[in-house]
Amino acid sequence: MHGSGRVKIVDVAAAAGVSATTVSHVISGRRPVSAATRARVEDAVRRLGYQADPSARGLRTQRTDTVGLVVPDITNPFNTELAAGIQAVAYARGLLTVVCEAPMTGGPQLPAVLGQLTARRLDGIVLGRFGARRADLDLIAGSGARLVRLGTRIADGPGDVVRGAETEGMRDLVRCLVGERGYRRIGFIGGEAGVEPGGERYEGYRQALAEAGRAVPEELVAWTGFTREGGRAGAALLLDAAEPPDAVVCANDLIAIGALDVARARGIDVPGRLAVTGYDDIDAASMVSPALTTVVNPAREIGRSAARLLVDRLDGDTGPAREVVLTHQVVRRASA
Amino acid sequence: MHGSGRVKIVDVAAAAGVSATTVSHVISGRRPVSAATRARVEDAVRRLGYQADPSARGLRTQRTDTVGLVVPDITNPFNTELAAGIQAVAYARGLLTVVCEAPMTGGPQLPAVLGQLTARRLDGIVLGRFGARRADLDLIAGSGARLVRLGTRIADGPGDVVRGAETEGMRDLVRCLVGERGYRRIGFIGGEAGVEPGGERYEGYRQALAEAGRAVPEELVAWTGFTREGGRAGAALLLDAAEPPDAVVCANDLIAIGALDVARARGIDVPGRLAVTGYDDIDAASMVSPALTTVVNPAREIGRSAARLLVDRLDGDTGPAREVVLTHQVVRRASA
DNA sequence: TCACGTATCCAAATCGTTTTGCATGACAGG
DNA sequence: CCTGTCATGCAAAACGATTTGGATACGTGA
Repeated sequence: MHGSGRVKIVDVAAAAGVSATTVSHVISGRRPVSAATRARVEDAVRRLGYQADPSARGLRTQRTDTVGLVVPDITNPFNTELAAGIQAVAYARGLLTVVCEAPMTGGPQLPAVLGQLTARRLDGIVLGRFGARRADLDLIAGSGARLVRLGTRIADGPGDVVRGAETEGMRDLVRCLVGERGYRRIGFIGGEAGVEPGGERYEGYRQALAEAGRAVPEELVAWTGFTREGGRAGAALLLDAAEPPDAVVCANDLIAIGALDVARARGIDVPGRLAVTGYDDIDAASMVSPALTTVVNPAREIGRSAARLLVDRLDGDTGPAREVVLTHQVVRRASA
Repeated sequence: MHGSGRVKIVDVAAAAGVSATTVSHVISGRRPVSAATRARVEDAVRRLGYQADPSARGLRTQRTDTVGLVVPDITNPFNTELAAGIQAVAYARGLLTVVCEAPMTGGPQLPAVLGQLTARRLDGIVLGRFGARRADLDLIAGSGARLVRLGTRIADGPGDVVRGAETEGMRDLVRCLVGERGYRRIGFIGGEAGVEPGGERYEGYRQALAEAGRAVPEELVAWTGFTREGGRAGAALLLDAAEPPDAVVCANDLIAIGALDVARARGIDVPGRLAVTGYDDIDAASMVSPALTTVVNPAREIGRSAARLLVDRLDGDTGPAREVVLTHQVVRRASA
């Protein structure tokens, strides 16, 4: 047991009988070092358990080897999977990942959290699915951090983009309901108004109805929040309508689970009297009963892609902004 | 829009007509500064949007204002809630939180992850529920980081401890099964052998049986893993026993959900022919059907407590090691 | 007037790396 | 033997903040 965190590069240099410069070169490989010296240095590093001080290194190199992920709700399993995907790729590159929550309501808001993060001089930031303002994006870009946005369009601002084929996914799902299943009155429960991917998914819902020559039943559309609680509120609203729906399309799985809560509480049979569908296919989607018909959104893969974009940029890629679109897939289960 | 991240303390000093020293003193408050100068400096900071470089500051102060949480499974909702609790307290103190996953099997193992974290010179580390070796704990303590361990005993090593009353919680739960419900053959599915809180919970199960004058039915005890998949494997094992159980007590909710999967697949009525119970009361516990009878483990509060301990230590508390024990509560739902 | 505190502010040293420009020695070609 | 090229390693200057020991000016009391 040595002094642990206390050994510095000059100690290693002394132990190996060389200068600190040489130790640095051995470690970074930026200049050639003879095999014999290299071996002595590497041995000394191992023996003393040397680990470079990240503050000192960061001060000199102007990099922190740290990337951040900002999401509106850290307990949403979609975001958790996302984080896991990012972390896997980042860790392999020696990057540390910090996940921050910037709740849509209550708690520190997005600009405040971004301020904290830019103050930290992160090398890169993945911005989760928000209704982010242009000023927020410019703040990140201006801080020098590479930016990857999730679930929006490339034209909306600086940085690269990763997104699922949200509109197409929802369209395919609603097509099933309209076509083979023959549901007549199909309602929609979105998340917070104006927050992606609510808009994209609503658009898919609208398109599928339009294809069948139907209009959106405005009185059966509710915008609440991307949570189980939001789903409860939205479902209550829709079911109290003068002419209630026989199917409810939800903007994500949590909302759908909330809708199921309401159906059960009111003794409404699902899918007999009411169909319910979700989006994302989080783990819980297959746990609830009836199991949710939903659309697979490959959260982990989205995270991996985002991290890869970030890593490429950090490795010097200065090409034009890129947009990665991941495929979707409808999963039919018992709820519709 | 200024150069953003680029403005440094001497720029602020110049703008305010003082020295960098004075700016530092205004910001830290470590030495008195006249009201007039303070106002000029604060104004300059605001106008230029100055944010101190964390690397430079860290190099000088030897602190990173960063704390870490290490968990075996980042997608387990218990751990997510934990992270949220820690982050809330840490954020309020200006500390950044990094959450790292060190899978029990596959992926980077605990010592490797801890190596990465100690290399980062974190100010504090919360170690999730692992079967951590003494050497791992000493590594953390030796790195200078404050340590808070979760779900173990204070005597097991350095650092403070936060834990739920695991043994008591499980004992109360199993008492219900034995007593009012009158289940005869009660099995147990644990997580990975030797990993807390599996042992504590098993102990509660054993005690409740002992109180009733019963021995543990060894052939109905399985140790798998704290996941849904682990639950499936364990349940299959128990149900294939010569004399199968009429109740299965699971070491956490994910395991219980896996057990429910098996019961459904085999057409076994729950709770009619088989009772299933969990532990932790994660969100999903009330989503599945039948809803899980389980024990509330206040994950978020555990996180908050852990972070508070850490913050106290960082603020100079050098008292003896502390142990915080949080209460439990049995929740009766449909599955038993 | 002198000695001495007090209130303000500043200059310079320091934290532990990385990086750049040189110095040295060896070696090859003429 | 002389001269240019490599290969190798070192010294010193950053990086941007914090902290310590003074310096300066102004009262205050004797």
